[in-house]
Amino acid sequence: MSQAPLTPRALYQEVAERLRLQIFSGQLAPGSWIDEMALAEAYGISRTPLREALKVLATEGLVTMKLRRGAYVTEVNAKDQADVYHLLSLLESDAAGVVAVRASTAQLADLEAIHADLEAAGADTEAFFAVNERFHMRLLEIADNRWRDQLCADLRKVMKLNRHNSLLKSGRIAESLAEHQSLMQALLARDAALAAQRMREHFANGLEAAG
Amino acid sequence: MSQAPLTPRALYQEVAERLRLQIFSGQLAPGSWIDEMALAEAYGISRTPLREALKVLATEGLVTMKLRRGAYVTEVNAKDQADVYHLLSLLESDAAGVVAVRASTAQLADLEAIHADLEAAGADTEAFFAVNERFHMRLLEIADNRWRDQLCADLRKVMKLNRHNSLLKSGRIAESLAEHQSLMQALLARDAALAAQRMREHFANGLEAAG
DNA sequence: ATTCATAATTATTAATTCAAAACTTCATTC
DNA sequence: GAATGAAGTTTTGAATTAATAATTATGAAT
Repeated sequence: MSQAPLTPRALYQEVAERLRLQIFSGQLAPGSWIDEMALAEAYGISRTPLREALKVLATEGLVTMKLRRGAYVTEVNAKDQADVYHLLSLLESDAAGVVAVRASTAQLADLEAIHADLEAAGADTEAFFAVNERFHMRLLEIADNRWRDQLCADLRKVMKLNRHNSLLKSGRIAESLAEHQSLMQALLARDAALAAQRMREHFANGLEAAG
Repeated sequence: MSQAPLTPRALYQEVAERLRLQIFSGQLAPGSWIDEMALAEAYGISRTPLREALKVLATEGLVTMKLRRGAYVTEVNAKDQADVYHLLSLLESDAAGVVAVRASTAQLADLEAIHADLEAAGADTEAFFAVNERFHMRLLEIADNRWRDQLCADLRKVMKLNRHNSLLKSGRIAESLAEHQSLMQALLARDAALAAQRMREHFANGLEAAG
């Protein structure tokens, strides 16, 4: 079984991804110092690609570099959480509006298929979360603005810094599903303003549940 | 005369800033390959901090890393330009809405002062451009969302990749000034929806002029 | 003459080494 | 007993060196 990916990435990118996972899983807790020496040792690599990866994460906002004091996992307080969520809502609701107008019927069908998967996932929180993310990512992809895609991806990463994410709340699944449903209706109706509105509501409800 | 800043930055950050300036000035042209060896030599540093800086710029979207082929200055085509501009409009118009509601009277007075500077700058394209940027930055600062600040800053950097920027067109100065004026009125009237609308118009006019 | 293969050169990527700075601890003095 | 300063340790930051991969050029064969 080959471990090498089809499109091999540079080591620093692999390391960046691995670091993100460790941060999201809480193995590297917010506010904690990142021991370069120990991590390089643990990963079986030198400090050079690790340091390059840390600079990438710093630019993404996941870690904070302090001069001559190394890297720390970024701490996001309640305001940060709300601010980031606000931006995600703004960007994705605009994307929904774009999709309502510009998407081909095939692309809308694609979204419907993912929505069906979402319903199928049902109570399985893990699966629901994964499919939900796929839905949002696909919608962004259809909106066809690679810069927004990158922005949203980065913001979602920051959101994941908070372990108690609203999207993980099982109580929200039924409502979230209903909101996706009404969003799909607006998209199929080609109503940009309504689609954007529905997406905003979807986010607003999510934040409420998080508070 | 001391050259050392009060809060010294890491070398890779200094280099990143220097690289940005070279890119914006066209000394490093879009699509061109960045010769690490030559640049490190020119800067009088080793390749290590230069490579770290390049990874930062890559995350910002200013350069593109190709595996085993080094760094290239990102080429932004007309669609990219429009996409980025759209996002800036979205984020900053939302910020204008926030400012209309949340800004203190002192903060609004601050914006008015910058607006006065803008009028004073008059036909001096260089000065007008600088003050205009200060106005937008200050507005974002008052909106008080550090994540949006970062996003907008990065997007504006990407916009600067295009040498023929609408904001530099001298023919736009009078109109741009009028738009700022009407935006200020909406802010002072504490009308969030109107302020956002005025900012959107300001951006829409800017893009038109660029086309 | 053209194409394919191999070798050599060039440039990126990653590890190691070196230097400088900051933190900690211990001792001395007030 | 507390505070200040110096020495030592630890860790970051930067340069150098080694290795890996890709591209180009050259030569041979068809």
